[in-house]
Amino acid sequence: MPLELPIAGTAPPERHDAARNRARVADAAAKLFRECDDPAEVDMRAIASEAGVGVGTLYRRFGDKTSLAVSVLDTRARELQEAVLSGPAPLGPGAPAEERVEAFLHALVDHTEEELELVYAVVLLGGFGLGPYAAWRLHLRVLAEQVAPHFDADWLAEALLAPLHPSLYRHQRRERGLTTDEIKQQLTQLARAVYGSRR
Amino acid sequence: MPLELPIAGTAPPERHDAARNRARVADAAAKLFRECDDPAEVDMRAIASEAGVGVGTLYRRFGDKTSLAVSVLDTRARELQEAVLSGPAPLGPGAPAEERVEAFLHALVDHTEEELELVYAVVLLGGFGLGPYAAWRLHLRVLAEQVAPHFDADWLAEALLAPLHPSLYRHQRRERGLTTDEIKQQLTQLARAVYGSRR
DNA sequence: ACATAACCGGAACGGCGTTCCGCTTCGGCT
DNA sequence: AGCCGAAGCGGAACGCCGTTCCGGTTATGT
Repeated sequence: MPLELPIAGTAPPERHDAARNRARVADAAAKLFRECDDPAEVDMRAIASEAGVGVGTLYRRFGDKTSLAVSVLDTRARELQEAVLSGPAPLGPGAPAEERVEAFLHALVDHTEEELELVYAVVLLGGFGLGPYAAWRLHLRVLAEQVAPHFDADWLAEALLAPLHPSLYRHQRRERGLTTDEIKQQLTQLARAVYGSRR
Repeated sequence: MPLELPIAGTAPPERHDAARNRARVADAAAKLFRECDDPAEVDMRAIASEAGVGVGTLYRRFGDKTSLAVSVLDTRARELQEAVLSGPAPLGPGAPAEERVEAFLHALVDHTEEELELVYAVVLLGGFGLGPYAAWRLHLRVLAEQVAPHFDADWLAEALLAPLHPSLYRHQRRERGLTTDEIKQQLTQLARAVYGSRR
């Protein structure tokens, strides 16, 4: 009779080789999603062979293709999330809401710029509302409430986030050639118009 | 030796049965795209059998699945396009640009409401920049230039259009329960904030 | 060293978009 | 009315891809 310690809600830890494979798969997926314009072109067999494992391993660790992409992006977005929740002002708490909005939008532009392909993959595979987008929308919603009470906070949060949708962002950056600074400036101007329009 | 009149750029007209089949396919596609939340669940065989034709016919007339969806949506959007180009003010020409912006955004909300599933299908299959979206962006761009010269007109046009992205619109309407009037009001308020913010 | 459970690879499955080709139908001409 | 070439047609077949499954393998605690 094996001695078990079934601590409620504590899953048994991964075996070491399993953890190593999970990391290999995550790296391979990140690499391949970045290399392709369209995440549909990245197939699971290619990720598996890049990682040096079988396809079964991908599914055992990540469930499905969408979750894999979300998981990879989550890793890259964690830094930003922590900065927002507990980092130095104005991105973190402590600054006036107006300044936090602008700092957050700028940080989001930088993040989108760096991780464009991954963000694109996640949005194309699973739509909005997935991965870090949910947290960002919530954050903006709270700030919007303070900064523009004459708007529906939820709607406004989405409206301010929408220009960062990867397909729009891509179009502005690549086809139209706007710089990240120009995009930041447009976003700031839009935000200021909003909270300068109390009626 | 057959007598030919090769008028440059004039394709020979469709045979009558071909035209009838094209209409059947378009109707069947419209019906099935409307019934499903996810256009990926509508497969070409189902459209063909609903239309009473073989799959080959779908491809001969429409090229591929994305083009089929675009073609169907284009038909429904033509009315709006004509109203904008040559209908009565303020939607059509003749009214001050500010009024035209608001009339256009309201009309677009109504259109999105009516054709949500088709719009969703087109965007999911082919992204932005397809079908009527291109025309709408151009129209808004021209108006934005006049109404808010302190913004990048192209960027602003996309930013104002973005909240009508079907996945955002859906979320606001279905999950959050906003009415179309409330959405129109938010959009109007955003537009007014923009052109009330000349600096 | 052994027992057991977790883990692994990759063949197999099912579904989908798309292509292909032998047959059918249309429609202008005599 | 009958003929004939071209346009059109249906649906089997193809290739790709996400996902599942299972017989063999490896790590880990005793």
